[in-house]
Amino acid sequence: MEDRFLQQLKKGVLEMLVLKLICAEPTYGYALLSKLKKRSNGRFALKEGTLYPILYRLEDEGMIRATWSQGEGRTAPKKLYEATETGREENLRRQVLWRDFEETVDIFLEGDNQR
Amino acid sequence: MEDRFLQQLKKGVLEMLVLKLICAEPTYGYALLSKLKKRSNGRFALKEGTLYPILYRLEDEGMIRATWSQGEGRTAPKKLYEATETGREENLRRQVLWRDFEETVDIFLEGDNQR
DNA sequence: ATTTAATATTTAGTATTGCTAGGTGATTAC
DNA sequence: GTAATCACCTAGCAATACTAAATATTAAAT
Repeated sequence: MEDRFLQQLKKGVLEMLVLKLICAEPTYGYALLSKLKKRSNGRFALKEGTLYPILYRLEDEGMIRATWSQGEGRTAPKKLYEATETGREENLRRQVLWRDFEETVDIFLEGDNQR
Repeated sequence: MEDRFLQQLKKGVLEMLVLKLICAEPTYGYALLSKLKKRSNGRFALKEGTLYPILYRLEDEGMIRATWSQGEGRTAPKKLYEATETGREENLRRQVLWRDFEETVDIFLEGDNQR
């Protein structure tokens, strides 16, 4: 990767975003790659090796559910992910935690922080 | 820890904050614990086992410099950390990266995110 | 005086998660 | 028919916050 600092910042956040995207609308794993890349202006350009483990974790924890689906005029099935009720609740919880986290961090970055 | 998600969010951020605090004013390692806890309203209540490795990393990378110092009326010396020029530059760089990262994440969390 | 708490530093080991770097096969474009 | 894209999978590595100790000094409490 290009930057160790940025790599660390992503921890937890990528999973949050993936869950959020799936909550917004059922999606294929692969399609998430382009969504993340496009909407982040290339900042979150994940490889499959980053994304799929995230999906399996979310599935194992019951946040999302996968169904093999036959795309129209396509022999090879694709895996469609959709959020469970647990996933939706967790999605909201994480967004609240993220907002609060963000604000807390910004306290330290504001002003000259004497004392 | 209480929450795996929050634990992951801290990755990278804690080191950034510690560097920032040392840049703002030379500080003892132990004193950073109370600063972080107080200014974050208890959200960043680190244990020593979290803080000291951060300090050693920053020192190894030349971001901060430590000097054993005799506190007034105190026989036991304490380690005073201060930022190097490299550290100050890296501090600024990380703040810019953090701001940009924050904004990028918030793009995903705003609105209902259809499409 | 003795115990307790707080200051101050250190270290070993674990868990989590994003990363690289591959692999398979189906579909579309040239 | 070759290359590029779509779509999924996996093993192993790197980085960092965590727990859970240990040591020693100083200040406060009994």
